[in-house]
Amino acid sequence: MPRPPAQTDLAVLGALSLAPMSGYRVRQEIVSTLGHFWTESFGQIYPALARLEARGDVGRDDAGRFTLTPAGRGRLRALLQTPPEIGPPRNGLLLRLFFGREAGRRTCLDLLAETEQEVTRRLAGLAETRATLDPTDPDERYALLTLSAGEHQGRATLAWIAETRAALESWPD
Amino acid sequence: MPRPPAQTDLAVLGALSLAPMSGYRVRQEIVSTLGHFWTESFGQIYPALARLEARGDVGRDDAGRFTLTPAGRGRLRALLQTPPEIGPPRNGLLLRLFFGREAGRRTCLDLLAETEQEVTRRLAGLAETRATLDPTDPDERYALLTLSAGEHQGRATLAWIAETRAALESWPD
DNA sequence: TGCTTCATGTAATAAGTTACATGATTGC
DNA sequence: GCAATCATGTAACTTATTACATGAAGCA
Repeated sequence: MPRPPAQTDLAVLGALSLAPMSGYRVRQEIVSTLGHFWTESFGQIYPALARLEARGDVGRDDAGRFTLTPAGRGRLRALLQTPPEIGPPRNGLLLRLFFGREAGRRTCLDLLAETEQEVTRRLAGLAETRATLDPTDPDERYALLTLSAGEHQGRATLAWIAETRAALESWPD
Repeated sequence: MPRPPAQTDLAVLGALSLAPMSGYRVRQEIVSTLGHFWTESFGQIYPALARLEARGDVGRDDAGRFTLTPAGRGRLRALLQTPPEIGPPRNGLLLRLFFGREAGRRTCLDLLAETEQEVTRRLAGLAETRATLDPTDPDERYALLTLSAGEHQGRATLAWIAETRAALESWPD
């Protein structure tokens, strides 16, 4: 029998640890703050909920919303201690830049400009989310730590872009 | 008919733009320097080569090695100008940290420590690869730019870890 | 009443890894 | 001669997305 995708279970159980909610809301919860660094689609969430309910990790309350059972909370805690699964790296920008000689300097600079815009947009999104969070709420303090990670990454990318642009422009063609 | 995965074609054509080589070597080429931010498996490479050969983008030389045809070079240049496909974000560390309240401070600190080790290893790998490259070679200059991106990202992650560790330790439990 | 959002689910499709099968070459 | 590496390919399996089908609830 196929082993269930543990990280999807983690995300679903985690969402339900905040409050009982429908599958639809689980998705919304994941999309909102968590969406900056994690996604789940309906095609994952509903089968996961069905699986978890069969296992006894989630139940239903009077209103029909999914709830986290004591067993589910235990499983969530166990999953939180497992090492993150690292996916194979796939960075489309760097793939293109690697063959930059073939593309020409102009194309590389264009790619960097597009990326810069996108990262800037992403940073703005993070700032917007940050503004909605309360630094004194014990739950939201952890969310702020994850936002901070995104901000560090984004700023590092911008710094690298500036450096790379300068390098490209200084080379003879 | 299913549209061929463009980024795999890009990686394969790019490898062949460096020199004619076997499919096996294409993989090795991708694994070595490019491997820090891109991967392809045999299950992708051989079908891609067959497809590209049928299209006339790659041919064979006397020794049976795959070569880039003029048409293939044109297609490579076209692909290099396409915007990178951005995959959905999936950061297992941040997913866990987000629900850190449930996990407890101790578990979060452990996760950070593991990540720190891994990033440090990754930075060492980048430095090792950097040492093998010649900054004056026009092809390898582009490879150095991509390595630099990895170094920026890695250092940013380490800085965020230090900051996050300090924050976690300052909180009341 | 009719429009939008909420809600649940499934089927088709896509993308990619792993493991296996098979054989040629090369170095010792 | 034998082991390791080079080389090509395929089949099974995972994982995940997208699109679709369906209908209830809220509100204008």
